Amino acid sequence: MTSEYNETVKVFKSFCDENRLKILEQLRTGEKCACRLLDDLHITQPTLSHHMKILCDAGIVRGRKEGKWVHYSLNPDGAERAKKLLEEQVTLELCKEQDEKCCDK
Amino acid sequence: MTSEYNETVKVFKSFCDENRLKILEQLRTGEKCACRLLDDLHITQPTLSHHMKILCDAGIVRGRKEGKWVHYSLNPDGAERAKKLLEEQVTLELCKEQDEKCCDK
DNA sequence: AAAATACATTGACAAATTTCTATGTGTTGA
DNA sequence: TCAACACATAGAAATTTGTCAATGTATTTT
Repeated sequence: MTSEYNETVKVFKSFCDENRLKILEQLRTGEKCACRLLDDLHITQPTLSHHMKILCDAGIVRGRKEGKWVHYSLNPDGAERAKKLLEEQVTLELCKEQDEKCCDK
Repeated sequence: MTSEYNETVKVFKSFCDENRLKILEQLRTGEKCACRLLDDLHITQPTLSHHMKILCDAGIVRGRKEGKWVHYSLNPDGAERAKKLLEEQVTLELCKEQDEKCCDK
């Protein structure tokens, strides 16, 4: 049922929501706990939790549990993976055979 | 009403749908007209048109009209822009001041 | 000029996503 | 032990997105 594209979709969805972009913006200056992230967003705590799950499942962010807090940070491996996936999507494969045209006038 | 994040969201949404990824896959081997793209997708022509609009509006793909056909191809400028945007989202800003912790136990 | 072709647009519907309130779970502190 | 705190989960409502059938527009062909 899961297509080979699902992994790619999952990664890039991280960057397709304004609140998630704001979260990443916060994390770019270093590790932050959830309650700190929440301060700068106009969303409720469960909504933040939802977005953090998406970011973590995509591998872009990781959480480090410490007592009752969870400290979130950018995951360098996830960043590298995203860059490679993007490269794959937008890079011309000049070596491959070009099929014949269908619209040759 | 339009936030500063909308441009980023628009770009990455290109990569968040299985059919759009399949379209990009086709375009990686070179320019293709819409009817050719349609052959390899199990969607209708209006749906393809919808996806091509999203890809073009994001700058990832461009269309070249020639008679009654439109030939689509990857837009290298769009690819570069996407890479830069991704870099921006996932790169640590180590120079910036770290705020005080909120959860210092 | 009329018919056919290639693609875009419109409007409706279904599925997915975002958001909330309410509640659950685990940890800390009194 | 019990109350407070930090975060997760469940379920519902609203919005967005993907899809199609029907139709419109521009170009080519007959």
